[in-house]
Amino acid sequence: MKPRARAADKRRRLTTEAARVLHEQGVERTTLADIARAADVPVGNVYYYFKTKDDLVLAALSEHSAHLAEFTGRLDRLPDPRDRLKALIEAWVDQREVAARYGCPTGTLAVELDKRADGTLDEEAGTVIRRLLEWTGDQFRALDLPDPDDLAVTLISAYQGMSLLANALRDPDLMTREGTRLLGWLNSLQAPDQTA
Amino acid sequence: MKPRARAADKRRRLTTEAARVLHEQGVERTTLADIARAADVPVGNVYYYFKTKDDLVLAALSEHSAHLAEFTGRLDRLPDPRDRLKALIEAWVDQREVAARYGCPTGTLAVELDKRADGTLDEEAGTVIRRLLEWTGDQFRALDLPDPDDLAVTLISAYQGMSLLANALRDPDLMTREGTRLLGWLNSLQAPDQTA
DNA sequence: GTCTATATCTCGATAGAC
DNA sequence: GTCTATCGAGATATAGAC
Repeated sequence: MKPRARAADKRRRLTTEAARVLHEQGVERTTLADIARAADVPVGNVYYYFKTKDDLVLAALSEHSAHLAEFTGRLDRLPDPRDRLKALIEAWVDQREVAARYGCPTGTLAVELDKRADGTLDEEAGTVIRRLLEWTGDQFRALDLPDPDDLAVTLISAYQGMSLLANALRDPDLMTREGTRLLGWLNSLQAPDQTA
Repeated sequence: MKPRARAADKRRRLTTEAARVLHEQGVERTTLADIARAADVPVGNVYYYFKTKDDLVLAALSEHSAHLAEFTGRLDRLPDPRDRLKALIEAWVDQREVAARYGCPTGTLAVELDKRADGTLDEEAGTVIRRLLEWTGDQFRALDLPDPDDLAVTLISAYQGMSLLANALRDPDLMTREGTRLLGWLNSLQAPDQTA
């Protein structure tokens, strides 16, 4: 095993575990030791790969961002934009157990980072959410629906809200019920008549 | 000025400031010194009034709970349940600047407390949200609408979601747009025909 | 009852051996 | 490149003077 490969491997493990542990415990309650232990890397050695703790948070955010890009990329292969949005909602419901325990990874991260007085990182979580909003808006636009960006806000807002409530009430079934409602709402949306 | 009065006064000031500062900075980033400074009480003296930091968090939650009770109590004086819900939504929109900067006080607190591995306090924030859900469900019930509790979840979920997005994107106007949509949604809800 | 001084602990970060 | 030992900052909490 070449050193280069091992180094890259440790960096990857640290990034993956950082994303998971930071989601579960929150940024402020998570110590570098927690992440190091999860990634099976000695504590002091973390600083060889990441200069500061914030660098690890940033890496975790990139991980979420990459995951989102990969997922929407797969959805883009579906021909009908409405089916893409349906698949998105179904994916949310599938993740209901995790959401009920720890909330939406990006949403809870954004809440925490937005509390910071210094401007560090508080834009970053917003960027990931913005990207999801843009993709969603594109789908509504492709469906020729009016105010596609507002519809995107409504849909993503509903997702963040139901994740937060499911989390606060520890009730995964809430995600199922709201998911069903969202699918019905999505089906009810009609493009305006163009035959005038 | 009697000592008793002064003591009660300091306790009150500590509670009020704790609610404000914890909302703005988050639980984990807020130190006892922060709260003590805001309440104009010496740091070490805080422990005369609150045994632990968690006790202060609990006091802040009670403050939010009392505020909610006071507010819904005032809304209850409106004769029409639909008007009560409209007033609730309008109050959310009025608070858009605070929400865009710091999020919903109870919602962000719940997110943070739910990350705790130990069971301390993570139920408490959920209780306040549950109380709001129950009140909202009662209004939909009074309107003879089907599945009133699901409608309550949808409405409060929308509020939590739009607060989170407004916060993450630092966009208070998002609250205005979503508020308008929610008012339209509320108006569109019809009780089923009972004349059969 | 009120406040100061400080004990104690934990964490992020660094220095330097290997 | 890897890891151990440790420093120093800053936090909660307490002991005890007034």
